[in-house]
Amino acid sequence: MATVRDVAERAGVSIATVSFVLNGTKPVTPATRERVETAMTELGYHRNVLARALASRRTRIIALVHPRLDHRFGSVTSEFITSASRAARARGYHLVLWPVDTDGDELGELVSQGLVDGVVLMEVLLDDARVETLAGSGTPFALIGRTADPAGLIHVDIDFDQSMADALDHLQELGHREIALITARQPLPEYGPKVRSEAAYHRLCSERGLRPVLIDCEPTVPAGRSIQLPDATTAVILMNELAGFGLLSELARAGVDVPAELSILSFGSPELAQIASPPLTIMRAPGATLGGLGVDALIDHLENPELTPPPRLHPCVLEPGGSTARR
Amino acid sequence: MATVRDVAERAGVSIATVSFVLNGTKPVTPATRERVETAMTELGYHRNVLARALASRRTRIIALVHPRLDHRFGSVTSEFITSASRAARARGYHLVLWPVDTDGDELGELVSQGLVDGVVLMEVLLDDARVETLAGSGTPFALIGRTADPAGLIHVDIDFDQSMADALDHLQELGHREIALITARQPLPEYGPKVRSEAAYHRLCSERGLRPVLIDCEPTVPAGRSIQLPDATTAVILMNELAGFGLLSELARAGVDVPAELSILSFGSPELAQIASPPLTIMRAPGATLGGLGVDALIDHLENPELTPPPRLHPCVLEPGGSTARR
DNA sequence: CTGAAAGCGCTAACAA
DNA sequence: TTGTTAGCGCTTTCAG
Repeated sequence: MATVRDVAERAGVSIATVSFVLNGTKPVTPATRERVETAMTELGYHRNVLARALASRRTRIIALVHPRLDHRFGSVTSEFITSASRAARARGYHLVLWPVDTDGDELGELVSQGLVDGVVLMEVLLDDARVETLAGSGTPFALIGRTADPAGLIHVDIDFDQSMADALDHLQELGHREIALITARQPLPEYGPKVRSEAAYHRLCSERGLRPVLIDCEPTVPAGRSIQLPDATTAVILMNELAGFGLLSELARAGVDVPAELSILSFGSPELAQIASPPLTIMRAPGATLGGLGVDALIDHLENPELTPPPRLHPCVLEPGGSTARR
Repeated sequence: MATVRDVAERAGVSIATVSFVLNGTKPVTPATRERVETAMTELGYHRNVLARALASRRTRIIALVHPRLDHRFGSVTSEFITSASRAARARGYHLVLWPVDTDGDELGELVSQGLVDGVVLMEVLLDDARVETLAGSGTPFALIGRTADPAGLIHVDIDFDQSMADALDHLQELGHREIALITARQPLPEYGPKVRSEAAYHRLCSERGLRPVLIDCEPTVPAGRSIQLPDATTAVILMNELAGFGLLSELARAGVDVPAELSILSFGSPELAQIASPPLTIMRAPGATLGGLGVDALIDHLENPELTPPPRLHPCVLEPGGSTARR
């Protein structure tokens, strides 16, 4: 492996000059720049990121922190991860994956190793020990999701208010007035998406004079089995992607026609929605967008600490399928 | 941040001694070890992994390389990633995610940066430019999957021969003799799992005196729509998880009872299998196992270069559901 | 505009 | 058993 020293020697300059052309840190004569650059290509030089990190005190590595217990990711989480790693690379950063316990201790250990310039935290809880740890550590961080009071924290999240409003709009435009919300029971009570969605639903129902009907179902499939809808209900909003299948087959068994007799609007991903029959109309989570935005927000802050990027909330977007219809 | 120097000073020893207790490199008197350790805890010392990496010429970081175009992972890929990152952490390594083009150039660039000690390559093709690049770079690497001729390469993969044999065993024990194989058409012709599964199917059929019926379907859903099975067929083995749903609903529409009239054995994941109705009997890919094994094999080699871990092939395991039945 | 030199924090000979 | 010392490869003052 060629080093700056080799390059400097071959180009007949000092190693400082090599560094200057490498980083554009100081002005360099076109002529010498030229010499240095040809020397670099001739030697197949690549700068050692480790040495650079140690000397510059910036590693250009960021960590993507996710709960250690996730034995597998949902589709939205997958989108986060891939889009985050692409975004990081696009800006010249590396992304390490840190599966950590939610208590924050392990995260504290990792952060203190000095490997990363910043952290992107996934699956943020309303009250999250990891956020405390990070705030205390001085390591810059961004949240995907948000705590109960995220003021002052760099974060990106789904806009649940807007998403729920859009969902209701869609169903109301189709003539529905009796719209139930079905959510998955959560292992963690502090799960933001559920709390925020339900709050939005209640608020919007009261604003719009709708009767709120809220149903909790098991997060595991097959759901639907035990879901009891009021007779008046003509449409449901489903916050549990997998439950849609259980619901559909139960309805089929009961002879209820979807969407003629009941409309289903599911928050979820196209992959799953398309294999349902009828294919589900969904509110699609902007997973890929958020992953990239989270990384970008963090890097913006790292490279320009005085400015804290504003929170960015993105709504889910409606992707029409065959499970909603005019009443 | 406290450094070795601070610790050494506080403990009244040299920095070398601190390094020795840190790494267990040399014997140290219990007494001095004690002093050093208390000094470390008192100062809240954590060794800087960057400096350590630069000095020891081992970064203890490995890269998990996946195709850049994957806009999202399948469930098996998710399992790879989480299990790989857990396995890496368990052995004191960090895992970086590298989404790269399949031509190998980008991978070559990254490897030459000196960030990682080794690479775990996912989604390996039968003829894979990235493998060439890695082999040429001198960076140790492990494959999850394998090339056409993986001899001499560290790799772990699904045992397709065994899996297919087990699948046929299951169906034959249920009395089936006319068993079709449905695979997804692949964008890449060099897709190992498909090639190997089909080869195993053909070989086993001829060994067992079964009539091979091979059907290609669209990888996207809803499949099933255009699948034409011979009348004699009483069971199908499905290599395309998503197609199961299309197939099921088409069969339902056609009035074919599953499993009474047709058994379906699908290679796939429990999540999806359980939301089908009837819940699918599956051959479950050992994704989590393979991710961990791949990382372990690589690290074994890194820490003990003379021994090259033997290839490890794991079969998919049968998870009975309700889609297969006695003929 | 370019060079000399001092580190970044740690490891690992080599001495003692 | 412990200490001294020379780097790992790069960035970054400070002079010139």
